Amino acid sequence: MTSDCQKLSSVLQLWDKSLVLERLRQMRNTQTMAELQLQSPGRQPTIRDVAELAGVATSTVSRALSNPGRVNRVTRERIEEAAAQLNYIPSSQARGLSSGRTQTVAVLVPDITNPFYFDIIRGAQHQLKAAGYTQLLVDTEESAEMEADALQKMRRSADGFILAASRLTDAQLAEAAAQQPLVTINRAPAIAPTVVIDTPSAIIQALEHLVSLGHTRICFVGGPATSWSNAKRWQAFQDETAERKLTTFSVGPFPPKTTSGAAAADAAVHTGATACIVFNDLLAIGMLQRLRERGIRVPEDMSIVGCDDIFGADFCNPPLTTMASPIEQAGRVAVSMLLSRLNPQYGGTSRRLAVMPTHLTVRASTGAAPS
Amino acid sequence: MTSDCQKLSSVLQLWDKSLVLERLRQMRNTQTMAELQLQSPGRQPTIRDVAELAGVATSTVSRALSNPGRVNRVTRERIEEAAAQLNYIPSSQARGLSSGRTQTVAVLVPDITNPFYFDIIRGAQHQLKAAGYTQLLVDTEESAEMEADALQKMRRSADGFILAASRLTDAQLAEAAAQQPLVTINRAPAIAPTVVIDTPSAIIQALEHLVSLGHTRICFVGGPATSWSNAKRWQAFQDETAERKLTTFSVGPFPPKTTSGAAAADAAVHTGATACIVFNDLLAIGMLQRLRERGIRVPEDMSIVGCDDIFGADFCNPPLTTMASPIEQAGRVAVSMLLSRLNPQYGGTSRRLAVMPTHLTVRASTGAAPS
DNA sequence: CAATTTTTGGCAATCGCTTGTCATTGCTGT
DNA sequence: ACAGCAATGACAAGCGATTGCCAAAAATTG
Repeated sequence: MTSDCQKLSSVLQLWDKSLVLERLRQMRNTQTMAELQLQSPGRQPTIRDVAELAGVATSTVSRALSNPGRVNRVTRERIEEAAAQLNYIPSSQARGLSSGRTQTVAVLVPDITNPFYFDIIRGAQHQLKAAGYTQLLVDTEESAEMEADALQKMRRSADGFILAASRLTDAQLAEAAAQQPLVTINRAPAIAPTVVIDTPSAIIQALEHLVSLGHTRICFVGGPATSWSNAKRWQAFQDETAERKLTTFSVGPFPPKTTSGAAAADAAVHTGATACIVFNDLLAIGMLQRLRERGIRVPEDMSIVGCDDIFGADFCNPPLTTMASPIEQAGRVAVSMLLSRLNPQYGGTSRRLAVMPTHLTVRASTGAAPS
Repeated sequence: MTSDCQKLSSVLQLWDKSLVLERLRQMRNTQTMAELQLQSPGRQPTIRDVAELAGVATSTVSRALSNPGRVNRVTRERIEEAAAQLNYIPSSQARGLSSGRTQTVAVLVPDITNPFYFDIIRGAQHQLKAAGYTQLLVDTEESAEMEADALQKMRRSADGFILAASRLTDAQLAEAAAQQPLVTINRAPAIAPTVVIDTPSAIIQALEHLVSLGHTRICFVGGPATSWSNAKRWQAFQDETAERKLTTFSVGPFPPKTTSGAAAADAAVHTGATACIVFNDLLAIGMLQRLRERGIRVPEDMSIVGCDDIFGADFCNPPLTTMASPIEQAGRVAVSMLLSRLNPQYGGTSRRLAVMPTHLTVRASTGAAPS
């Protein structure tokens, strides 16, 4: 290593100078690097260690690592080698402090244990990782307050936000959107850039499917009142059923969990409907369980259509007819939209709206209407 | 607001001073705060803005907010009010830079879409949040390499790590544990502090259950070869079946996904066993689907016992007999163990090992052995 | 009321990195 | 061989907090 350095120094004629500097540093600290490392083995190498080892200034190291084009290839390679040798990782804190960016995006979901969000999380994670960002996952527990709180508290620690199925009011959302870059998933596009999963059009497919099976009395089982998707689905349901002159009912709102399925099932049965379109699969699966308990056969006595095609929809009993959508892709697209806003220089079409297609996946929970 | 300030100033007689300071600042910047905010609306208030508004030094603000005991109550309240008024949130970056801690813990899981980890993630999230920490979620995609990589890359950005079902070798793990504080879940306790879910004892319960139903030919369906839990379960299975003089088989390893269930089911059927103990529920549910396709009835022709009692185990068809454990609690305990290491001053028993109890939950996938 | 102890709060250095400014180097063309 | 230019790298000033040290103020005591 010494011979390497000397070789370098003869080329660069900086050896004396850096020797002197090093000497000074040592005197200031009254301890050598080795001693330092010895006394605190956990000490992380800094950009200065790299600069010293490579025989250049710290600014050169910085530029070599974060703006490779601006530095001589040979020098850059030398620096990279030094960095590798020291196992150097830049401190994201320090980097963020001076650059003003954290290279971090917060993803807020209402319920981390709801399988619907897994794929969003995973999709977002993939895309973020590819862009060198870190994902901060926050479970807002279906609470608008926690969501607003997280948005405030993390203002400084995230460059942007992905709000999946936000529970905020339009006003709150608009305020948040004004303060920091954010992209919503399944939320009115007017307020902020958004990725919408086109379940309304799937509702139409579902109704067509049910009608073709002879159903005329159909019940909408509603999800959370603060959910924009729920409102949209309900709207589509109303519009479409009115056009077809069907007899409709609605029950709810219910929390989107399997445990709410029992109440939802009982309420739906009580309406006298022969088919249900359910806010989401979680609720639908819960209903399936309750109906089975009560001896109501699915689909012979009652048809059920869920929404989202989550993990479990294919192996529940009976397997659930549901409206499937490319959820992971929605997560990816949301991140792309956010990143193109965060780094406009990389261009990318800054769309304000992306619509994900959906389709009906027919399984065994729907059948001919009871005669 | 002006009147508020004047009231304060008359009490504290600092008004003139802060006026002067403010004036100086303005001259330096040749722009007022208002102008500044106008030209960059996203600008975040800093500790200096708070100090100025409260008429104290930045160090006082810092102490007032992070070490309330060391500052006069009146002053502190004034500072707090100023902070609230400006909607001030300290920059975690800057804070981290000087304090050397990020108040962040990274949680590494092999597969974010595996429901087993949901509860771990949620448990960890809860506990971390309560302690004022932020969770960084990383999906290592069942890859030891990605895991090691994340461990390296995030060395600087996380104060500690939770490794759920680590795929690292013992040597890699030991090296990582030497470099940074970490707690493992379901991993040999010798290397690092760990939370173990006591599935081996559940295996015994499961075998008892199967034997009492008349099964004598039992197959172990194995999970990933690099999984420590798989090894432990296999070990327990061998020990216990040897003692009971049962005829045993084993198939695998299989990736722990429902999609591997088909291969696993076929292999298990081929052995001629009448009951299977399966590495985890994901695999077991996949097997259930395949057996149904092949017309092999569960439990009449073949009994299946899963492991973990994940989301879905209760509503698959037939509902799965499985070994249940308090997974969310495991996540919480892991975080507690990590935090007590990170902040020894708050004491807390620094255990190196926590064992989570498990029990067999009997559902419809097990029944009497075919005669 | 003076002397002493205890609080309280200001100054300035520091954390590790980025980035604007400017001097130096090496290369081109003539 | 030299002026002119581009490319490169050194220097130093921040970024926004924390914290040790010390002075000033307040509270306590004799």
